[in-house]
Amino acid sequence: MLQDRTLEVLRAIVQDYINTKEPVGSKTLVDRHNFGVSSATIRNDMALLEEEELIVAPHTSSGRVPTDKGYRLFVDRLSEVKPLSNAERAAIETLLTASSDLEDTLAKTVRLLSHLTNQVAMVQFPTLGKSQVRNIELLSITDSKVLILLVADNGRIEQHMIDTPGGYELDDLAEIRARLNAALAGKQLASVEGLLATFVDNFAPDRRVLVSRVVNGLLESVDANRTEKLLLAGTGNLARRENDFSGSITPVLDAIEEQVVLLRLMSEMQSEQHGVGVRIGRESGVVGLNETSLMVAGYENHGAEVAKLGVLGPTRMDYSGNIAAIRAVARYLTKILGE
Amino acid sequence: MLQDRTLEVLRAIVQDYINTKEPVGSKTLVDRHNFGVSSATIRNDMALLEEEELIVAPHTSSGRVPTDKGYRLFVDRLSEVKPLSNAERAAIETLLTASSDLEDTLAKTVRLLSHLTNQVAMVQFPTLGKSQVRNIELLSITDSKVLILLVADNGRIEQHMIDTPGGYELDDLAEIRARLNAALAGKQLASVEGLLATFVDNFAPDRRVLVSRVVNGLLESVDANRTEKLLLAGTGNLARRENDFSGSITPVLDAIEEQVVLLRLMSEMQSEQHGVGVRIGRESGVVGLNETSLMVAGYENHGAEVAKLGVLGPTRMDYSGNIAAIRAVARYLTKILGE
DNA sequence: TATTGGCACTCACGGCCCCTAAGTGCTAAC
DNA sequence: GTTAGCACTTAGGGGCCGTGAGTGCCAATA
Repeated sequence: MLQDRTLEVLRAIVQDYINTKEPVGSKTLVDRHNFGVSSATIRNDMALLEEEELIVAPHTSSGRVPTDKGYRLFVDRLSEVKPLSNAERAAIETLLTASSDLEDTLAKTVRLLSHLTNQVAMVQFPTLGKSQVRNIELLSITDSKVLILLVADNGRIEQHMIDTPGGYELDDLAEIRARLNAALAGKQLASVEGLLATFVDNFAPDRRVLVSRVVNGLLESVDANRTEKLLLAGTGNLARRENDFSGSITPVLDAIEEQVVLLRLMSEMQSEQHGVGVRIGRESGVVGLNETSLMVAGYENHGAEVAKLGVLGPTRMDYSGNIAAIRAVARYLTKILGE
Repeated sequence: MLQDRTLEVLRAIVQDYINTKEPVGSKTLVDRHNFGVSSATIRNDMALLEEEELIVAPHTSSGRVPTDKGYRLFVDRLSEVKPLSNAERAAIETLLTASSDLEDTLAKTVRLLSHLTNQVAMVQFPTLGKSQVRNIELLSITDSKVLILLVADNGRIEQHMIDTPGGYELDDLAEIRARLNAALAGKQLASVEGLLATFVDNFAPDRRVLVSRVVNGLLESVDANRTEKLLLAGTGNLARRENDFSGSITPVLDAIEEQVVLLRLMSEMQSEQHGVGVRIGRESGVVGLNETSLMVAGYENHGAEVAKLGVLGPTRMDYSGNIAAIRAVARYLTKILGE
């Protein structure tokens, strides 16, 4: 097991590297921090850290740089995070105001988070989770088009248009709607598929084409609510920090556009340090994100965790500050959603 | 006025520069194209072009590069555009299939366009234009929340949640809904604001708080339909062509995120060459887009032009090929929307 | 008058050399 | 376990130079 001082050395290396972007050597290290020992001793410690693959030297005889594993240990040992400055606190309270429109609120949130962290910020729309069907509407749009509206109690409203080639009667629609609501109102979204399995059998055979189309459209809406949506902001920050990437940022931008991958990652991540989940470099398992770190926290809507928000940036990032910002924003969002 | 050959020289410079990314000189020019004259003559022509600010030399004694003005003249003189390859045609027909869901269709379109052009692709959601109110729904969500649904005949459905602090009666809602539909169904979206000016007066004083909230929510929906939405794809392509920018691509990414600016630009642009509007470099007047060109074409929904789609990329781009791609995609989108 | 060959001139760029600064590992002494 | 000292490594910067692509100008030509 590594000694205390050795771990302190790692911490110092990570901090200095984050600040200066220069590989950090034994001499500068003793200059900047006051360990009570000489640079030779630090060199020995660094040799140990290198053996453990926590740091590497980019080329023989220059300073060391943390590896993914090094960042990981650093983050796991973070005992306290930088508190936010008053200005940051104020920014959160001013910019993040309640709005009855969910999308507005989330859009504001993601922009705020990207400004606070100078990274790409992301916020997931509330997932279905344990949320329930509030009600279902069927609206007649044209002779052959019906709009299905699924209102969930997590604030999301899913709309889905279907075609009804054979036309339909308004009465039919009203009846289907009534029966759907009777069957589903108050039920969990996750259970909708099961509840509708035999729904179509309740109707006369000549209605079943229409009914099954409605049911399918509704299931797609539920599904859209399951495969979540993502709001992004601050992609320009990625280019601003381009030098932190060995190659081009193209693969990162591509990965971001492939929202499905990001969403899966975010969903998988568990909260670790201070309520924030962290994936460092290759830990994500996504090739395009090999040189980025992802940090997310959950936020709640009326008491139940519904989705996540977080930031994405180069592995060389201010973990401590970003954890603080993410946590604060997640809490504040939870608070105003609860109002 | 410039001679014919001089203009041919400009065209050749633009083409070679687009292909090679190298400033092009008089010698290489006569090698690659066969003008029947010597390099000295071409040099004289180039001096003229430089005088007209159509080309510049990045440094004394290297080849020339087109200016914005040079690209502009090149584009204006494009008599025919590269026809699409069969593979490209096939790609359009295969990837762009009809779906009754507008957003799906547009999402597919924008991805397709970005692949065809290797640039950032953009597609505007249908604007209100001359489109009309199909109907309006008011849905009771909770005791104090009402969802307003504005269905327009351009296929867009706008949803907007409002708070009704004092609560409301379902009967009130039904009445307001009925009167709204009576007043607005079939009317143009643009006229809604005027038509609702005195709407609230028809109600008893104790209902007016509720009614005016609904009216305001509805106006916001109309407005959301006016300030359009934009779908983007292929931002990674920007990083891939990063060398075409003098500095970082950060300002470009920032400008893209500021969708309002892009939307305004797109709306202002008129079709010029071959039905496609072009803004080159500083012509856009947006600082972040100084080194990019923007090309858009309109597409139609059931016969009326409703919105635009296009691409954004470095000024050094394949104008001819991109014009062809944009035009083809716009036409095809018009076609499948008409079905 | 437009075109051309010739010529002197200009620079960006790449290669080469060399030096310096920062860093390393090792060893022997404390 | 820590330290001082030492020999060794190397990225990066500066200076120097040759080359090649390109230019503008001018006098001769058709």
